[in-house]
Amino acid sequence: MSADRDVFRAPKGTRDVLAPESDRWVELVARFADRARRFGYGLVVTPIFEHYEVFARIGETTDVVSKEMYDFFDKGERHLALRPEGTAGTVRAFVEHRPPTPWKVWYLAPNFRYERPQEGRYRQHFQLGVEALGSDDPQLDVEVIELLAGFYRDLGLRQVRLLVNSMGDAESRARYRAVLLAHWHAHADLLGDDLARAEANPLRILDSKRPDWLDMIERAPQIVEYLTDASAAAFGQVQAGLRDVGIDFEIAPRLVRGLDYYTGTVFEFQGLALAGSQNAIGGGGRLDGLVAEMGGPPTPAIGFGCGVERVLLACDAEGALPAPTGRVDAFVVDALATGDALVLLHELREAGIAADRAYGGRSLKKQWGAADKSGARFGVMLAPREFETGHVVVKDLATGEQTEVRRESVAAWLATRTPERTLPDQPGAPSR
RNA sequence: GUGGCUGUAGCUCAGGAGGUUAGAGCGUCGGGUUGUGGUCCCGAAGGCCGGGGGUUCGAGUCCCCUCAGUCACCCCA
Repeated sequence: MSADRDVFRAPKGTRDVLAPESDRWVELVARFADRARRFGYGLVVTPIFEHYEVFARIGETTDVVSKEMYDFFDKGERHLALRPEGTAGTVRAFVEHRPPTPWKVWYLAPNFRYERPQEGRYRQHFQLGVEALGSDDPQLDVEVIELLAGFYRDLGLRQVRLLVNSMGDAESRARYRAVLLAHWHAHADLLGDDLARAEANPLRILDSKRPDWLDMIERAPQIVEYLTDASAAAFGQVQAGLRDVGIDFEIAPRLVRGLDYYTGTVFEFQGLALAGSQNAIGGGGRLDGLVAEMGGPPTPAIGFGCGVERVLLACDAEGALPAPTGRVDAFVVDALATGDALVLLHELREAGIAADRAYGGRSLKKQWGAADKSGARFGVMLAPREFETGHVVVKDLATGEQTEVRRESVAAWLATRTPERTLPDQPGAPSR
């Protein structure tokens, strides 16, 4: 029954990422990390599992908590759960350590949700994200959105749409929930069994894609009309700020997001080149109440999560962020079969030059073939005739042009001809 | 979780209305060229046709179950 074929493979909804695909991951994370650094965010690393209650604060009526959580009891009878999203654990870390505010952090972490997988939706997926705690300044909202919008631009994504809305403060939401609930009750026949769901969380119905509900949802009251003066003013400042920094957006009155902790500004980026219904490539919003809910001092906050797999799918759809053609600068071809190739490789790599070789004493033809496939720009051959006079043969693999270079200056010769790499300041020190 | 579609070499796919030893291209490995890659030529390895059960003289092909992928919904990144 349980054939090995079924067991020795990645579990349902999970996948392996190998090169060259993983090269794109490295590049994507590097660009995000650089942008986060420029915006003043530091990396935070939190556990991959937490006490169940930490994630339960996301909201008991949310699908993420009520039916998608990977929870379990460990050998010490602790009720734990694999992280389903990035915010709760980050907020827990803030409450535990009380770092000075504003606390601005970014993360890269896998999330786990037990749901039916399809393309762009996995049981384990990775999110890049940020949280900024300690200020309710609308300009912080703008900064967070700007960071993510800039990241997409860094990747070369163009077909991206930004939707924004405001959930308002507690008073705004209380007023809105009442009228919204009344609206749902007026359509009880259409909602059927889902009326109970609507009563548990009236907002949840708003982002439904069911065609037969479209009309009912279209005519539902909109939260913008029930915002308090303060909430409306803050939302206005966010919109003004977005315009000031040149970010296009659309107001989406029915954008409510699936997690209960959102307050005030909420936003979502959609990849318009993505075909299916999994087109949300990043989203987030204000969570001014979550820190207090986890036992911390009342602390306003805002953040977002951005799905790595989906962003990469969006890149595929737009032809952005292509996989690199080669990951080394030079490929050493060894016709000597002494120990000299090993030493040359050592020198090149310590000089900051990415270099590779073939193994097992293969024929020169095979070695040159491997050099070609490596994508290296240069082949460096250790050959008897030239080596006798203290030289090696360097070949430009694109043009086929060959030159002799003195053995002791190969590293320097290559260093001046390979991009973004330099000789180390100190001999023997690794580059960067 | 609900419903639909799909499942043949590492990858992309062919296999007429069941019928002998299941094919191609690409990739991999080896050779033509033991001092030279990307072109060309030759050759080889690689499949319990996702898994299990059933119908049949006979199943890659038909039926059921199951696993996985995929699409829509629920929801989300």
